[in-house]
Amino acid sequence: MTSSAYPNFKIHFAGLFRQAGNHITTLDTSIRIELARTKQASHGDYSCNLAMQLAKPLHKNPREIASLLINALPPSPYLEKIEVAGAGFINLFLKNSAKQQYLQHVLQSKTAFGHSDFGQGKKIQVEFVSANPTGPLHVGHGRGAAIGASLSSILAAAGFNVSREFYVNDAGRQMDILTLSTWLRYLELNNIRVPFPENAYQGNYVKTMAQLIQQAHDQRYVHQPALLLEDLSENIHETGINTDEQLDQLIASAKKILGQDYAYIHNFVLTEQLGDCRNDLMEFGVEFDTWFSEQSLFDNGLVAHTIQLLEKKHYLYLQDGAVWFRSTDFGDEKDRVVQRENGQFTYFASDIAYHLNKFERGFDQMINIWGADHHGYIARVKGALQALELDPEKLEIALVQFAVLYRDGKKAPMSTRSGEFVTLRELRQEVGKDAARFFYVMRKSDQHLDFDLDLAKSQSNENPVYYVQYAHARVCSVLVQWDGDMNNLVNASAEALSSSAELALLQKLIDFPDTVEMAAKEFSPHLIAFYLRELASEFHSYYNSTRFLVPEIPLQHARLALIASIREVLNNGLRLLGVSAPDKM
RNA sequence: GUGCCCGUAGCUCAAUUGGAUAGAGCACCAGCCUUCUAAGCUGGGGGUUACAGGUUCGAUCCCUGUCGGGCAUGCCA
Repeated sequence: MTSSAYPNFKIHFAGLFRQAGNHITTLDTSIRIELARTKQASHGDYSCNLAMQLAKPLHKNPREIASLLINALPPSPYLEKIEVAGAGFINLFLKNSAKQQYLQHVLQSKTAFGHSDFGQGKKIQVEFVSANPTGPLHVGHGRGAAIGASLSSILAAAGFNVSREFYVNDAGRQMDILTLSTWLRYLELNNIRVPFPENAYQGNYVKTMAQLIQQAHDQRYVHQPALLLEDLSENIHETGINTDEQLDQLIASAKKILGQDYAYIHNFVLTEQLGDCRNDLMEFGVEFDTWFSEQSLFDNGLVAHTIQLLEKKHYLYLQDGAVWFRSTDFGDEKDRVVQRENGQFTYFASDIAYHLNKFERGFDQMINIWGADHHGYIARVKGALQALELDPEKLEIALVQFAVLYRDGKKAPMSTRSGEFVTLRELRQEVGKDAARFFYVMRKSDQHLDFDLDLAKSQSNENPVYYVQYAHARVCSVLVQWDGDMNNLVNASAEALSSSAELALLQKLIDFPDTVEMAAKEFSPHLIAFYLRELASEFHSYYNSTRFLVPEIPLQHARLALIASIREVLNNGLRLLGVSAPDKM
């Protein structure tokens, strides 16, 4: 909520144009009246294209309509000049005083400046990361984490009631593979040689977990490993273990041999990985309101219930021993299995149950942030929603393209199974949290991201993170040397701010709430990153051209109020991105 | 093969979703520190928006086709 009554100029003028439009004709409700910021100063501050939209239905020249609209426009205390331009644009020029008085609004609103009630308190859920807890997060997860966290903050600032959620895949085969992998490493520690499957988890963290189990429980979980190999085919010693069937046999054997103890190890590795993941994300400035367990959907019968619902609605059929969902009824390219021949539910089945549960929790809107490799998955999930008579429009899938790391101008390798991948933790250690968070959201999320490690590390003008932070630190430094009472700035007259640079900066500050709103509307955190860089650029330029600590007090206070406002906006914007705003650099 | 996404300056990307003369940062060239932080600033060259059509007052954006790239096409998660 904005703390003062100062208007949003776009909304203010749009309201006036609606009145004017209704005065000259009956406005079709489908017409959206939009005020756009102009690109050139000669076009004023805002422009409206309503006249061009009306040209066709009214069968009149757009310039003529523009004149009619201007004549019918109610007076505004903020408007200096209004004129028709080009093909029929209506350009609006703000009074300098309107811009100057805005500073007080910024300084009074403080950290709330940029907030709006655009979202009207609607309940919105953002589900992101949701990585399998089977190993450390890697740099691909990092981008989803950064985008999800930033988007959540932006939505909250724009007036949504945001809930951040991590879906924990704690029920599937991958968890079994990790459990098996850990136990095998544990057996190795106890000097029992068993072949380690090539397609099991190879990473060192598995060995670490095995060591932890050994330290806590010594040989308690050794049991009878010889049994482990009994069921396997004879030739494994020649070819190694590398097929899915062999791995599944090993898992089955492990369950048989360990009995009750299997659950202990399963739970141990899950807790360990989840804790590590949570820790990692927290250090990255990413936190969740809810960690939702996939297993819980099975435990409370929701998966079975969901399948029954689909069955009742006749969207399921049996073929080749498996149960299929008719997703082709909803535009998917083929039907999908929900229950396998062996009786096990697929990941898709629990995912349908999960989304049903989300709807039951009453969110007005849900956003899933998925890796771009999941795009083929959208049709079947939305199809399932339709089958359950839920509104698929309420679910927005935001696809995030992968980040590719570059070092010395070359692609840095990363893979998930070999144990050789680049982890998020390593990335943070190498470039720092701030640079990582900023770089991840610098590009539109559905665009590939080339992550230049050398650039992110460089402490120079090439690095956009430092560029923005430096602007903040510079303002802090000036205000420290001024050493005055901030209240004097809040109440200072800004009349002395009349240079083109100063007026442009004022307009830039006015743009901030609109930018946050746009970023929320379009689910586009990158708009904040671009905005901050532009604001920092204008500030640096201003800093070099103008002295702030001048002897004339009214002028000094006006300029200090301006840069203090800039600092506020830099701070607020950086916080939305999870990047710190240092006082000194 | 089919489906989705993408193609903008030498490189990496924007462009308020159909608006006015398509903008930034790198890189390259030339300048600015005795004064609030040079992690900064000022100036310069750089484009048939992959290509060909179409829709309209107006197209980087929408439609069709061609070429090029990415991803997906499991009873995996």
